[in-house]
Amino acid sequence: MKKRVRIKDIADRVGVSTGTVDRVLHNRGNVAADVKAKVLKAVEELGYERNHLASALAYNRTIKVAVLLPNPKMDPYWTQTDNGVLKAAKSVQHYGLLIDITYFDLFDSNGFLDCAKKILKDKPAAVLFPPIFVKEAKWLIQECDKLNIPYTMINTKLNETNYLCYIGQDSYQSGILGARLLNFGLNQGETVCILNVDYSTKAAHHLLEKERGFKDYFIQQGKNKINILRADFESFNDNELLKVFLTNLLKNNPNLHGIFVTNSRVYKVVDALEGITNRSIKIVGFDLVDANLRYLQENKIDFLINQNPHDQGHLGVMSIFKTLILKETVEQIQYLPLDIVVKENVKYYLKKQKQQELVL
Amino acid sequence: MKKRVRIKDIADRVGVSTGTVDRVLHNRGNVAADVKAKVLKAVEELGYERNHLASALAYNRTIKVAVLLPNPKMDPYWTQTDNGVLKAAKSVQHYGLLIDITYFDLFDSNGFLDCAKKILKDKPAAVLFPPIFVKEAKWLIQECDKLNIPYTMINTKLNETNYLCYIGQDSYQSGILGARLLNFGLNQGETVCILNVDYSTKAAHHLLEKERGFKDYFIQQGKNKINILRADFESFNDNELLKVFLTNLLKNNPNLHGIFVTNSRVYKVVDALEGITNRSIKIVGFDLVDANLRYLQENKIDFLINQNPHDQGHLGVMSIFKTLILKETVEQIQYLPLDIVVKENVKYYLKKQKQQELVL
DNA sequence: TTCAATTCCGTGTGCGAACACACAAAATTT
DNA sequence: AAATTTTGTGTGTTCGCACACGGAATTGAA
Repeated sequence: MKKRVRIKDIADRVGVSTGTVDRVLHNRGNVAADVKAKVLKAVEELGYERNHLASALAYNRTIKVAVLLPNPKMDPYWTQTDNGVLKAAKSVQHYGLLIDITYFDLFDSNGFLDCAKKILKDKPAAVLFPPIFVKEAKWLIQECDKLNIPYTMINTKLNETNYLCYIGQDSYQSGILGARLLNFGLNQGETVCILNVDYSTKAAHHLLEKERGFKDYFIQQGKNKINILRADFESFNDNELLKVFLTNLLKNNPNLHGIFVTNSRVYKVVDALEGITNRSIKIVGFDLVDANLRYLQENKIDFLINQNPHDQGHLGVMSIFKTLILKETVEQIQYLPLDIVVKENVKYYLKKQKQQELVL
Repeated sequence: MKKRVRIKDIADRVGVSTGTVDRVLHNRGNVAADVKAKVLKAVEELGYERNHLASALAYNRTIKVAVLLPNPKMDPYWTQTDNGVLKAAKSVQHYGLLIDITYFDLFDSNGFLDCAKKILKDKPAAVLFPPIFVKEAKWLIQECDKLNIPYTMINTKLNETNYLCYIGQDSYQSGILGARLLNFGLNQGETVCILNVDYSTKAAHHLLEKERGFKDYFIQQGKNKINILRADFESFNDNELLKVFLTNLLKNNPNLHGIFVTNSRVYKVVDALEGITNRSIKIVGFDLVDANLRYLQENKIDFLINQNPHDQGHLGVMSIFKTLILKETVEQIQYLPLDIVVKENVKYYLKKQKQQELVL
């Protein structure tokens, strides 16, 4: 029922012009202190809220935002992030946000650096990127700080930076969750293994965090119930080597009945397990990539933890939108849900990736 | 880089005025067939997309939308839906949508009917409601059809109606999921029970659907592995009676190690189990209401399936927004994710309820 | 032929806010 | 005290679109 309050209403109430109110609202200065106070009081009393539509319309310029992403053609995981960014880009375009995506090579840190340099030349109003290459990311962060460009990071959390916000997972907690899921399906005296299938696990902070969470869970549960094992495997593109590795692992641990793979390469493990044992082994891993989905359907993977890459992209853009356009403050750390995905509910999460739309 | 295409650009290209283009775009008639064709061609060629901001601003009238909800004070579940509706209401208010919420008594079908009559007098442009009382809901639907008012339904799916859209869960699938989760934690030869804690289970379509899904899962798994039991318990406010009921259930089924409660009253079952047995029983239920959350924290409930009431409210409003303002077509059936919630990931879903914001 | 009813189309105004500009009064400088 | 700058305020235009209004062209009936 109550009518919208406009700038004009404030102006009338105080007895000044809309221009003055505008100056107060935008902190443009050149307003007498007492007038400013009166205007602010009226704003409060009338409960004025900026009409973002009219605001964006009148503002009439486009703000450029640079987004740096791994080339989605190289990795299905990043395709989802890309989609999220694109969707968000579309929904904010009328508000004057121009999202400019630059793709870099997921395995080439110099390529990332080149891209970073290039986008900075454009003087974007904000930057969004996943700090996959720590050293290079830190350089970019430093430059942004210098140029006073706000930046949002997704996917990987870097400490000790004053980013606008981080959107992604809580790795430690996802380790706990993995443990929880396996524990539910295992019996006393059985053994689980947390397995990193990646290069240089030691350097990957988030993998170590997952491991820490995983172990902590079992420690809290009482030590003697389930035995924990850890293992790294680096040359994950060599299927035969992985087979040998797993065969030995199984032989040395006859009670091994659960494996937690700390990233999306869990399908490689399932691949390799094929044919080398008929022991029942519960498998938990990450990410809804095609290969994993297939094994989930075949009941060869029990649980997948969804890292919500789509939402990372989407919310990443939205955080910038909220800051720049809506002038709201956003939460600095936004942990996304750790979705537990099984064969029986996977379709909803896949659908979400395609059609979900967020609003204001 | 490419500039936005405006109505004026189309007009210039075709050689008519903006008014004519406007008439074509809005199907207002009074445009010569050949001119109309040329305009449409230009729209296509230039890739015109309506600027919703400017459009909403110029439209300059408010469209009233009626929302019917159970009184959130009576039920924490509906508080979440209410929040979702309120949030959505706020985000679309500038677009000229006025969301008018009317609360009815969750246990009073006549009250619902009265509310329904009242809102119809206001001639809303659209209606949103959960068809909890089937007979009364069908009357409302009929009236809406007569008056040509689009309606969106949430939470409970009614067949054979031409609603704008339904947003809620797939009950059958949630039954399957419940079975899946229990199955993962049980061993061969053990028994599970699906337990309806509600009045008149026979009449509640969605509870029967859950039951069907639950049973179908175990049938598919091979019959002899897990034994399935079913039970109804109606007078759920009598804790003592429930204790007796469960004591008998346990006595008669010494292998019972899993219970699936088909709604949010799972906490009552946990309550009653307290002290009458020390057998390990895995519990799966629905909904993130406080009582359930407490038991989840204490490991007395193993899994909760989240019905996403918040999103039901939010997306319900957004479906109407998209239809009325953006003039997009929405999917008729929108099943929300069946979130699997455990102690270790619950906080993300609770947070989501409070802060999540969707955009366009 | 004349006049009214259509049909077709252009013009003008306003939505709410942002910002450029104009110009007064006050505060400085010369 | 005059000249200049600074400060404070109002006015006008614009963004892209919706819609009211009214003019011109066309048609049909008297």
